[in-house]
Amino acid sequence: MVPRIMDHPLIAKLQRFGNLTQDDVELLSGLNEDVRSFSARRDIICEGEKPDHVHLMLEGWSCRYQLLPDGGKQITAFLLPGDFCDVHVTMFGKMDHSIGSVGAAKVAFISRELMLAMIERPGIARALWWASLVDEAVLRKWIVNFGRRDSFERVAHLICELYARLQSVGLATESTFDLPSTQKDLSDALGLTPVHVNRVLKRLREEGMMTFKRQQISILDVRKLQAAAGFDPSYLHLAD
Amino acid sequence: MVPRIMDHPLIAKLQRFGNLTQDDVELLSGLNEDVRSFSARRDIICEGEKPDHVHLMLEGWSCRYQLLPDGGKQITAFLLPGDFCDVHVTMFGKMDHSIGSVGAAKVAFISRELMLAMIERPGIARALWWASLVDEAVLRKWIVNFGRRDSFERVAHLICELYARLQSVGLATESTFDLPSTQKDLSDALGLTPVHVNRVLKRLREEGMMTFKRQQISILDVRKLQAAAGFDPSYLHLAD
DNA sequence: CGGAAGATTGAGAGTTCTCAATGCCTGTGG
DNA sequence: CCACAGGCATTGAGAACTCTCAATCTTCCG
Repeated sequence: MVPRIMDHPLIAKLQRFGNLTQDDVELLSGLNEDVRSFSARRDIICEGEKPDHVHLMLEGWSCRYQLLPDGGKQITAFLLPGDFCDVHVTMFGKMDHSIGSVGAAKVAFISRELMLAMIERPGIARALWWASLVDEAVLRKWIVNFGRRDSFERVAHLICELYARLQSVGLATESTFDLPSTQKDLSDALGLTPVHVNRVLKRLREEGMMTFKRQQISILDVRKLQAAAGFDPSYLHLAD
Repeated sequence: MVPRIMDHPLIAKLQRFGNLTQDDVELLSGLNEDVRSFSARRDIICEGEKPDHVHLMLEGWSCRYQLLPDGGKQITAFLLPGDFCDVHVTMFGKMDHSIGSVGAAKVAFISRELMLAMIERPGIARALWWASLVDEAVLRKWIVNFGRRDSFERVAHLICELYARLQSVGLATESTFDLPSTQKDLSDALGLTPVHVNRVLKRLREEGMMTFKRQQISILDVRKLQAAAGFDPSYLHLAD
């Protein structure tokens, strides 16, 4: 039951950013050669490791994170299906942060050889570069959120961002999406405490912007939520 | 009085990251064709602009920043001599943030044609990729600072980072460096108020880690400062 | 010498954190 | 099918950190 190659989340994404040739698509069919499953909350790769492959998210979420000596944890990115986890090891050789699954996840392990072959193709290289620039834009936006928005706006902005990104890969309906992360995970991404995240979520609920039960978020009023967050999706460069 | 081409801050940097051929260096000699000077606190390029060139810092500092509707400002990066300001416009076409000079600065305007020619050279492309990955690592570290370090650690970490980066381009002595930014600039980069930055700087002084007068910082006890900041320079990938 | 911008200090307010208790859901074993 | 344990979510109260507002001081520069 191998899904059609064009349904592959990476290929769908690359198609949007660069024009792939038939040859490119053929090369990319090697992507599924080594797919591994992770249960929730497992390390996919740790700081300091020197892998000879890179990781590509196929299903589920993972997060990029760094641990602090005092036991603190800061998540610096959520990685969704179609996202590469660590293209930079191709260059640096060594991980300077860790990556772990959030909920259950399927990850493609891509050999260094295939990676280098991909970079050789102008269409693929261009799309990968695009994706890496988007990652950078997202990091900048996170910094703006941390520096200049209060906890309420910050939580709302993260919800908006995840919603937009999930929609772009077909993983959100008109008004709902699955959120495999706990409130602790959210707090580690937002630089808040789990207690405070909980209070903010309550307020978002009370103000009629969204609800959630189990691991499903329902957006009740997108406009209001986006306005509260100061969210403008253009930084994600989804529609260019 | 054109300085020798090998003293060019970008070329020095690229030499460290990739091996440049003689042809590469020749191509890069076109870098100084259009150099412009900015006085302090000028916009070099604004959000929404679609320039047909990219900017490279030659002297002085600039900063990447975003403005918020409420008048807030968040600096997301300090750009030092040898740093590119906006390679991403080559891909995105449009600026999704602004860049302004901090103190007086000299900036090279590089045509799209030269930029594309540079990217064609494997050695240069590799070095540019390296630099962009370092930029990303710095952004991640900033997020960790915002999310999980208090104001004291955060200020100390920024000082450590700037000190290390300035040393790597020969702009810091054994224990001092010039800081063209005001405390307001620092506060916009740190997500704090100028008042609070001032208090933290006072404490850093009182604890014997550093002093400053005019626009010069003196590091009195690097070890102590780095320990207070939780600073580990490896993320800057300066020595690989 | 005067004016403007930046730096410094004080006092009180607001946001977020810490600590601690309670409630809820889920999976497991009897 | 029920009881129970463990993890997560929720709530409360007080503490800590950072902000706001406002005044004063210093430096720079015409």
